Amino acid sequence: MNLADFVKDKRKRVKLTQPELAEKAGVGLRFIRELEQGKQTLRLDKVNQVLQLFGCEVGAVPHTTKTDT
Amino acid sequence: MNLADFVKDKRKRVKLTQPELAEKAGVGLRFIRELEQGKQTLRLDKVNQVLQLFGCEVGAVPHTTKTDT
DNA sequence: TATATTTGTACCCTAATGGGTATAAAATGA
DNA sequence: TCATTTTATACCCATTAGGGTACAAATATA
Repeated sequence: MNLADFVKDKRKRVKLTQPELAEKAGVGLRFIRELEQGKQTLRLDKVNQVLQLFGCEVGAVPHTTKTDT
Repeated sequence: MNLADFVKDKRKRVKLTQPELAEKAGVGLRFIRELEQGKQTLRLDKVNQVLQLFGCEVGAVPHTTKTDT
């Protein structure tokens, strides 16, 4: 699962809108939108601000292929 | 293991210097240095360029505490 | 259907990343 | 010890991320 879908899924599960998540994470609304849309040039610290709300952080994970579950 | 140490360890294992890793990853030498020193405001795409050399990519991992192995 | 909510895209602006490079410091080896 | 290699810090500069915002598009709901 890529970061974009991970965040979107987590957000939906806790029933938050993008503006609400942005507020809670302390980032801009635009950032949440770009994050959930898979923008590749985001800054690590901002991504971490969001992931922390879900008990996660950015780390190195095995490179997944398209055929992975 | 944080990203900084992860990269430094992987690099050492394959016996590369920072300039060599930078070259292979297609990023600047300064970026490798900041990455291995734990700079938090790096860009995701650049980090991924480096991680790919080690068969990894950036992803969400459970938030680790200081007492984790 | 119409209405309300949520999400996506485009704009301007400031601050800072990342590249290159030079030099100092530290680590490694003979 | 000294020489060599590797790593850390500082500088200038172009590019751009991210904030805020407005509006369009999409989705959900009655």
